[in-house]
Amino acid sequence: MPEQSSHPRSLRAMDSVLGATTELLSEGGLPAATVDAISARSGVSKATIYKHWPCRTAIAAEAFGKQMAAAIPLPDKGDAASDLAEQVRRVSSFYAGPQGTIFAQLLAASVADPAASPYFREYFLDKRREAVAELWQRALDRGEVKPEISAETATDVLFGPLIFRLMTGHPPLTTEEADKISSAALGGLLAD
Amino acid sequence: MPEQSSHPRSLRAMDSVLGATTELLSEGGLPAATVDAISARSGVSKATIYKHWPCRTAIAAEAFGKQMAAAIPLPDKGDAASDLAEQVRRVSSFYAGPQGTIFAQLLAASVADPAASPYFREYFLDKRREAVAELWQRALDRGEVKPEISAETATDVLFGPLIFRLMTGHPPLTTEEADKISSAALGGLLAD
DNA sequence: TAGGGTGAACTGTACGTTCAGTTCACTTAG
DNA sequence: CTAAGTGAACTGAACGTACAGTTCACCCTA
Repeated sequence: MPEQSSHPRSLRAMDSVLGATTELLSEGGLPAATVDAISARSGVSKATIYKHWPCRTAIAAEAFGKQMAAAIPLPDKGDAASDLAEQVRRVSSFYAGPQGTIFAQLLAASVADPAASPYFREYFLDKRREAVAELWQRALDRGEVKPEISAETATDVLFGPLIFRLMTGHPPLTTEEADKISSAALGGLLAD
Repeated sequence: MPEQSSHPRSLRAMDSVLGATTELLSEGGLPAATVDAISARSGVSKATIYKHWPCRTAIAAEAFGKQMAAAIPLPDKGDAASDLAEQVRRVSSFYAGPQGTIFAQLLAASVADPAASPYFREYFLDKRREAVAELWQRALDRGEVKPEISAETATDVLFGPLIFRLMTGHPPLTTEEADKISSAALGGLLAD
């Protein structure tokens, strides 16, 4: 019976790892979240860390993913189209802030290191795609958006531009810029 | 008079480096284009390589940038709006092909290594933005696109979604997907 | 006493640097 | 027109560093 509540020590160690990683990320971005640094700050040995995560990037993805989920709750005001717009606004202001850099570094790392990409998907992309899919479906039901466009495509169109700016960093992604971009993108999705 | 045609050796060495890098990139992507490997294959010593490029990523960016520029000529059929659409199609099919992976790796590397980002800009982003800016201006003059949208924003909206898909790789970016995405994005830009 | 956890050492890879010695394009004297 | 010379550029091989990920003998706590 290895499952169930038989790992209290493990859990404490894991929490400590994630906490330390979160701190390091916010202090110096992904480059600062070295495995040795995480080990030192959390007081958990590297050997133990590698018992629970397959690679460095996975640790950072999990730690940062929890922050991000908390920072961007799914809006639910009842009005589908404006919920969608609000969600885009929340995400874009997240990207435009200091956390955006870390997100970009994490995305970059998951491209460079394919082993990490499932983790990145689990903690960022899938949840976000699901959330948008739900908003999209609601908007579709009300006939507020173009029915020939899939939720997948809509997600790409709404968030892709922001991420492009974020990754290239030139010109910088300010909140104002983010608003311009996302409203232009939204323009292609709303029903005529 | 040290200038003028006094550097034939340098040029030969540099060409050799770029050629070797291009080969390595196409064989094994960015991870294969190690500085040692480039040095070995080109016959140019690492010391010399580092006299001409600041870091590994810069070499790869330059080598790959030349390929990409050749692979995607700027369309000019006279019709502004369809030139714009054609350009998006060319770029997206480039991304959807085997070169897309390398592009993604390069973009990722330029995020992880800020020293390389000017190089990446020079060989990819700026040229592309300029090209689109020109097409956008032509389309604007004809009243075919929304005038309140800047060329910068338009570029983000058109190419960002493709790059987002490419980077996350899930779901995969096929040519069909790329077409759906880009036509949806274009929908927000054309004049009503 | 058994299943974690510890810590420290170790391997492997790749970046970027350094330097003594060599090669090459060009120049100037004979 | 040739031969010696000059300096900038390239070579080769070693080195230092950083960090990922692994291993193992030991310890501690439930």
